[in-house]
Amino acid sequence: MTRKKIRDIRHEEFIVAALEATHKRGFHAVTMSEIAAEIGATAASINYYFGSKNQLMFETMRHLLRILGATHKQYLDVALDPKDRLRAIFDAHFDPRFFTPQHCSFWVQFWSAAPYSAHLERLHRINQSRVKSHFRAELAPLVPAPFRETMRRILQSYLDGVWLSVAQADRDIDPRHARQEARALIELVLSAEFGGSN
Amino acid sequence: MTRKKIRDIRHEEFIVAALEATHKRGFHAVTMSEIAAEIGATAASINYYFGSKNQLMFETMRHLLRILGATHKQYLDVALDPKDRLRAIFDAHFDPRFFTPQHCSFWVQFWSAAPYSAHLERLHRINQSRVKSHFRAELAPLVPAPFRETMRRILQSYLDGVWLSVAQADRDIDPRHARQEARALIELVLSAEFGGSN
DNA sequence: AATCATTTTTTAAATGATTATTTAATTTTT
DNA sequence: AAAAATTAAATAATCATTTAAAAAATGATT
Repeated sequence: MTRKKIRDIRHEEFIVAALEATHKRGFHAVTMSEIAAEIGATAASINYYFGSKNQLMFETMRHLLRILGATHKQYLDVALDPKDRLRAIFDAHFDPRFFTPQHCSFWVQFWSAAPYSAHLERLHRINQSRVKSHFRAELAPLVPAPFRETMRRILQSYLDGVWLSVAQADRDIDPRHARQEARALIELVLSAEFGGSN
Repeated sequence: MTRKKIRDIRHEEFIVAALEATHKRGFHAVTMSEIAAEIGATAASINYYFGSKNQLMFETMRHLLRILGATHKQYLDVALDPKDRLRAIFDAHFDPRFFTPQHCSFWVQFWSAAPYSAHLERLHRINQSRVKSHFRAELAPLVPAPFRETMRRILQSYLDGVWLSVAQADRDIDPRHARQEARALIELVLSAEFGGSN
């Protein structure tokens, strides 16, 4: 039934290996041999399954984007009102799964590499747009139009900035604390001058 | 009098060249020949003046950190009160000189490369600490201790997040607008529940 | 169960391209 | 003439990718 094909198993293994090896050595510095060694394989097999190093990195990034999107959706499904849904965006990004130096540093390296690769840039734009439109949608009933974009940019820049700081931290940071601080910022934004129903 | 030595002239030229070429091709992808070509020189001369590619990149980064620090100091000198000095941090980072895709993208690449180079990491830590301690000092008279670190992290993450977004923007972003939005965030932070003298 | 042909997976080794750095000479400046 | 600056060419190292062969899995036929 759930008998997985070798091909799918290897795909997963190599993606995990790419994440691990990239975290250790850096996006550009990491070699195919290092990635392969992570699971006791050889560089040639990466090409057998992915065609090229670039393709593997691309698939790895796509994998991260997928699970981020799915996690966001999960939190969204149990949110009751716009403010809750706003929190859901942060809760997803600050999920223990993503809120690690390993993932965040991969992300930062993705940000820095994207402008120089058409494929990566496309992925990045898609994700960025997705998050942006969610922010807009959730803010719409909470913040009057003239302030809305400013508030969105504040929240979204903050979101990215926190990941950046996690990438640079040597020790793990408590996701619960990050979520708490995000809620504090949300409260600030919603309790601003223009006043809401809140 | 101000007769500059060739050595100093070349240093400046190559640093500008490194910024430009790196922006075009990326931190790791850029080659010494490309950097040298930027000012009609050859790769060998970079080694003559800097010793190695790494050293050039290091000096380039140090140059950026120096002028950022100096710019911050300028704004600080004309600030009248703590809130003004808080604004000065943002005004410096959002100075037209830094608020360009070219500079911000170099910065993002620096962030992503730092963890893999002891020298770069040291630079990064020094700058990060400098900004952090300024934020703390300016917030001290404005925000009660229990909330202070949360507010500092909000502001500092936002600061980095904005640079990140500039690095990813294809068109130039108006620094004045960014400063305005930063002020809006400062107002939010200072008008929070705990109340200030403001 | 056992055999064997076929396909899939894996690897070692060869290839080819790139690039930082060094060296030795040349040009320019003093 | 001596020193400083610059370059072309040589060097050496690193890797992604290709190729050809080996090993392992598969499955049909006894």
